[in-house]
Amino acid sequence: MSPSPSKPVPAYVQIKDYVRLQIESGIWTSGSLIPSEHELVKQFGVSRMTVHRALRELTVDQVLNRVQGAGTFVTSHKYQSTLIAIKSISDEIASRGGTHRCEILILEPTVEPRALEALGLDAGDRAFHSRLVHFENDVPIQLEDRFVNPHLYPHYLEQDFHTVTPNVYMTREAPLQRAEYVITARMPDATARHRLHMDIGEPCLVLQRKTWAHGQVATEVTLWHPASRYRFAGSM
Amino acid sequence: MSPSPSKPVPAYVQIKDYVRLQIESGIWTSGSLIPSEHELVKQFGVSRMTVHRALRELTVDQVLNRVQGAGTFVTSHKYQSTLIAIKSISDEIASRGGTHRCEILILEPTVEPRALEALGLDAGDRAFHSRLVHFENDVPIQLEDRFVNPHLYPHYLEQDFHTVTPNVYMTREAPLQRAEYVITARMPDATARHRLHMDIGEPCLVLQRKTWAHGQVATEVTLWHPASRYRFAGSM
DNA sequence: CAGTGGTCTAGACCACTGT
DNA sequence: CAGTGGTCTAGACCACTGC
Repeated sequence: MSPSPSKPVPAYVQIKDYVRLQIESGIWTSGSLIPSEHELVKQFGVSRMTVHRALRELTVDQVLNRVQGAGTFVTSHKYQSTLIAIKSISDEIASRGGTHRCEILILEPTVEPRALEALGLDAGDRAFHSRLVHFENDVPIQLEDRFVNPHLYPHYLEQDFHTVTPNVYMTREAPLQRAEYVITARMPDATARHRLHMDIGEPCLVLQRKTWAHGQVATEVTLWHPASRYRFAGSM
Repeated sequence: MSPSPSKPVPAYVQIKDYVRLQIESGIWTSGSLIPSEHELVKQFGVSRMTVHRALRELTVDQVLNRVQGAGTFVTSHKYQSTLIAIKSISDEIASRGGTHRCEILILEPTVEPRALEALGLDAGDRAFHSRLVHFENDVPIQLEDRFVNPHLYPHYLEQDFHTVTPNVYMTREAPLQRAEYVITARMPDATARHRLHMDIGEPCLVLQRKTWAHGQVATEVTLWHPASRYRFAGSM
């Protein structure tokens, strides 16, 4: 039953497991005060740094809540909010063992007010606009419509996005600081529907993302996915 | 410019900030080897534990990648995968200052094979089934269709879900261990469309979640939201 | 082999909480 | 005030890597 008899479990991990077990088994209830670091030091026969590390990491994991001077408590709000993981399209296809291909529909400058506003640029300025379709094994699964800040990516229009996706290019060029995401369900317009080879009446799962770099809006992208061929999945 | 002159910044935080700055400014490039703990100890005049903590926390944050015996490297894949936060419906409405109301459509036992299979129960067993509509200021925004494992929640059918949502009740009753999530876009059937007061042709944003407790499937829930009135949002 | 990171100790000083 | 957690030190032993 134990094919790998090696791997000694670090003391701080054992303490973390112990704490988690006390909570899961209901011995330490939500919101209650747990033993102090000093008591756990005596109980486990380790130094305080070791106990402290275990409790600190459980605080990061939202399992415990520590108040200096008062004590350590079991977190009461659990699984109230939750996270869904979203990968980049090329990684995702690669991880499934599929072949990625990309078709470029638009790659040009634009003065659309909508683009300038999204990027926080002045009315007289210009932006870059690209529109691509990503295929997995020759089936379209994502329509990528993107506005790019030309002051951060002056050579954006000269890239060959057949070989490097805009996402990968942009993360290479400038360190991204922050991003905001919105997931919605929307009906595609006729041209988008044709590009994605969708039946009439089929909705799209849409991810819109705005990303900042160097304190400015770097890019705003809208990703359209056919509902029948795409989903966001995650676990925790 | 510094209204709160107090707050001494801990050394490990200063080191974390230093490392982040080196990376953001491009001095330490993606994938490159950074100075060893020993060198940073000399540079900052602190103990190795302090440097180690800084680097370990940056490893958790996916900023660094450490290999025992080799060294510490700048992580190359950044912002490749991303997280969307999803809150519980009652919290969400409350945080917007709205009023939550709940209408109970179904609350009964079921022997549907689909329910039993989802919960990992035997064919001769039974499950609980509930269907509710959640309103924000009297506008329907979520249709909650839920199967519940009766062995974990034997008193589920006796609850008053007007006052406590199933989500809150279940997290109170049993500590949840793990969850899997799928987000899709789907067209509602006619009854769901009527329940959510939706126009014909409008899609739904659907979240399906399966949750485990005590090593068993505790519940599987499908949440239908009118696309025009609901979205998932997050940032990082 | 020398150098790296992973873990751990036995102290220490401090800021903070509750009484 | 005694007790709590937050931080930090100056060592130590070990497992691992690359040469």
